[in-house]
Amino acid sequence: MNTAALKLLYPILDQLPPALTQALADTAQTLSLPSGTVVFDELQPCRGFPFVLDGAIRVVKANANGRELPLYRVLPGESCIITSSCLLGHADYNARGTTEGATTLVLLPRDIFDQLLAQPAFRNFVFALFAERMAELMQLVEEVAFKKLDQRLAGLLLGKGRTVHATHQQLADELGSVREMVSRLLKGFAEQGLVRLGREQVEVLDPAGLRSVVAAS
Amino acid sequence: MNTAALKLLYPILDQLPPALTQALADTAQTLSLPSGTVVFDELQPCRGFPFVLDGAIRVVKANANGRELPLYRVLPGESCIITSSCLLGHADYNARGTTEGATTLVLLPRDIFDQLLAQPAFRNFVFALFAERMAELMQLVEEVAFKKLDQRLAGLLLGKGRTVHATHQQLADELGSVREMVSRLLKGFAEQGLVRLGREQVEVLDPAGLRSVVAAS
DNA sequence: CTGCCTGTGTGACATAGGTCACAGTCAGCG
DNA sequence: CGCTGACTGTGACCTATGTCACACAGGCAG
Repeated sequence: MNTAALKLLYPILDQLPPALTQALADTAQTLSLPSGTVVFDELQPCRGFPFVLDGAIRVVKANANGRELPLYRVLPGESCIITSSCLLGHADYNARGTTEGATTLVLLPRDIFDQLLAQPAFRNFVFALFAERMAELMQLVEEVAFKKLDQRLAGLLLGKGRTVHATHQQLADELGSVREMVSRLLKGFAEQGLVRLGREQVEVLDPAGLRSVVAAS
Repeated sequence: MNTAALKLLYPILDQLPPALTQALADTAQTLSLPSGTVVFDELQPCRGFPFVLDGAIRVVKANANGRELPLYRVLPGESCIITSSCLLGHADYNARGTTEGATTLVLLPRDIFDQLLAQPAFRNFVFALFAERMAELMQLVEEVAFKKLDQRLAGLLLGKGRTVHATHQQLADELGSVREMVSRLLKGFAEQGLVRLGREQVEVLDPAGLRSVVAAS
């Protein structure tokens, strides 16, 4: 396969010994997947390590009723820590990963991944993300355990710029909740003058007000 | 300081170059803390890396009302991943750590920790725990987001052997809930013949029954 | 023995959030 | 132009959980 595009997004791969680069080029396969494809799922064994070239992988915890709670996303140039964790611990996946938008990824077999991990540069790359995501996960635990939905929704809106283009359903999916709740809460925000609502769109009018909702309510 | 006890619990420290071992011995300080001492707290900068010799560190997320949700514990011989994460990312703590029982720990200054991390053996030690805790955290996210309290309580009891010695308050603390709820749920379990209740004690009569509560309810 | 402190039992109540059902509304397409 | 399907609004209702208040029990200290 052609490793040029890969190395552009994952420059650490340029720092590997030639033998490994070759092994990678020989064994990795490129996949082009449509939006919504399940890349891996709970209880599945981990078959390889994905480098994302284009699109994204959305990693979620799902419950029985089909509701999903997003844990994090793997963007181009990033590593998938849950996969790293599974490969390291020889354990099965404990979450689901689906493509978000048409996605191209390079799948690295696990034995090559193991060899890459022996390289300090690559290891640093993987573990830097590890540390960051760990903090995000703690944050998530706090949110779902202690925060009310309006606080979480306000926080979500604040993280998406001045005007948010999304359906209520999509916002609900981000929160692991349901559309009706989001509609109601948004209406409440609108009545307080915090946002203006439009079809598939939420315009943030009062960021400070939303922040105070996040802080306590 | 005397590194003998330390190396017994953390054998990786025996694989370090002598210069580092010396630096460690010179700079690390031993602390003996009573039960309940706050070792670190949210928003604090991270001052060093703790090796636990005796006792334990209980790491929790706390909300405003004083309710706490345990994330994990650091036992003797283990590493504290939140500290690792903070030191790696040069970020502040995002959880609280308190001693559980009288606890002895060796505090390693951050610059020595950085040097230790350059050692493959030590790095492996830290990141193996990282991977494991990551999986546990995902599990926790799933539990607090989707599971009902009776399922979580049943799971907790199952993880503690045939007879559990704890007050309802302590069980509630493990779940990030309140005593009344635990009392009520336990009463329910007792009425179904799943457990027998006593003062500061819960005897598991029907593990299979409890498991079925965990699975669905 | 008495009284107190800790742990437990329990009812009344408030609230958040999810479920169901259905009615509007809007945009694009045939 | 009118239909259709996606998006949104909304009320009625249910359940899980938390809060408050207080009663009861048993062991230990004085």
